[in-house]
Amino acid sequence: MVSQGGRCGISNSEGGVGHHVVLKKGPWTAAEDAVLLEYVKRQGEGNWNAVQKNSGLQRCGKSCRLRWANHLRPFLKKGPFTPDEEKTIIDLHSKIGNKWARMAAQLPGRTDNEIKNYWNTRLKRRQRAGLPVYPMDLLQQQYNQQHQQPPNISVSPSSSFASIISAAAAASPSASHPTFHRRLNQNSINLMKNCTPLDLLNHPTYCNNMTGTKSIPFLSRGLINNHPFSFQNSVLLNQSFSGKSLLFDANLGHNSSPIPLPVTATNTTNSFDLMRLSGMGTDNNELSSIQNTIQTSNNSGYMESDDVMGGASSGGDEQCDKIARGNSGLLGDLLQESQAIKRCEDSEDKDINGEEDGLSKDAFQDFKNCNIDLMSNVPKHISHSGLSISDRSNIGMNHEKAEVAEEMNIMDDDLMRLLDCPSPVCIPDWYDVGSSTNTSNYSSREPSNVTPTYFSNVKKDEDDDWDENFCCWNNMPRVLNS
DNA sequence: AAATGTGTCAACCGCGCGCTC
DNA sequence: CGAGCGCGCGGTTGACACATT
Repeated sequence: MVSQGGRCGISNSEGGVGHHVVLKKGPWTAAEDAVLLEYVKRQGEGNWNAVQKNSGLQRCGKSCRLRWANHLRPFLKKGPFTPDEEKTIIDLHSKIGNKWARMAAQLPGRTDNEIKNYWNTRLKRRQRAGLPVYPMDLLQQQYNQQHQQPPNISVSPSSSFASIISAAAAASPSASHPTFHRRLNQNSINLMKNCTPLDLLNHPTYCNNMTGTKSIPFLSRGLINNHPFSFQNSVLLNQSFSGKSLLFDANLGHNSSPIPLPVTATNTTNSFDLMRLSGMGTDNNELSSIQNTIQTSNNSGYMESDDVMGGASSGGDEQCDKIARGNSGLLGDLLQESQAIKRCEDSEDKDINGEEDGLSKDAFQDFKNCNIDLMSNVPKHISHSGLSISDRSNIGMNHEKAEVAEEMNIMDDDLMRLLDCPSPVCIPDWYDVGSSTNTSNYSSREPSNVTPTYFSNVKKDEDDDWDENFCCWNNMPRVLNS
């Protein structure tokens, strides 16, 4: 059980111990603890590599430090985290990410390891449940702090689009951006200009953390309709969220991506991974797993303004670089982004109306050509909307916004019928307020009566951790064996 | 009762940073 | 200036307990 002879980090000769000492690994015994305790009492903390030399303990310095820090040092708190501590952790994580040591510094008596374990467990559980990583009240609260006033979101009650976005918000903190609703229709157009279809379909906001569910958590139906790639792949998206799948049909003919691409519908796959796969991306940002799950909507066209990232738009790698730089997934970044978006809203509104935008015309033309190529591969029964290819390519580019929206709505309905997409988001039964008695059924059902207002609709989620009426994460039902 | 899945905890590992020589 | 070393951090893994089928 307890392995012997570990090299424990760099080498066995750490700390100048030249002779080969077989260092013990595995669980510590009480005797070893006592030796270490005694040693630290005499010598103090630090100089851990000297412990083995001076105390005879057959543990490497690293192991000693870890044991001391996590178990032996005084004033360590043991036992489960208190609600306050949990709240603090979540709040801190939203601000600083996986900086466990820094979090531990804010939580007296708690170790980074403890916090890390707690977070990973929590994350796993929430991902399984299809819940956002952060409670929505936290997102809103931080947004409000940034903007000094509550968001004023109003979406038509009749808008199916709104229902999708609202439901999607429950699954993705990216959607917490209060201007997201209004802008997504606009940005679906810009998105088409800025992203390859591959990126679009694999944008993490579309296929991020809904493992185990069969839905398109973030997909605008208008966007689907206006993106020729999505006809086939929306079906795929609808089917393949519980494991590996093929991204494209082999006959789809996107010549810039390896086809077929194996894709896992977990948090580990995102558009940036795929950009790298297809040679588009820049360096890896070394994202944490959690951060991968909460990609911002950056390549939803938000990054077009130079104002956002302070550079000139030139397409290609630089575009990707911009995207990647805004890819921390931290709330702070999301909020910064929202501010930047606010600043450049006016100029983008002009873009929608046909004025020059930040994207090079060549890049746009490339994408347009690509669309045409792909449309030729779309089965006729799918491209039934009556629009010509050029019509599709022109959608949103030079029309009035109202016309675009109307066209989207018409096509939305057609497409949703085609896709046989009964529900934008699957909601477990136990998720419902007042039906907490059923804690063992994860079967999906259609969301009832989606309310129009964005934040009110995600109320369930924003309180899910804290409101006693809702399902506290650590009171969630265990995931049943399949 | 056995098999399997999940959660929790503890420990290890690799990497990077800062210091010293 | 660069190599070696000590240390801390974050990611990952393994063991065990418990729950579920």
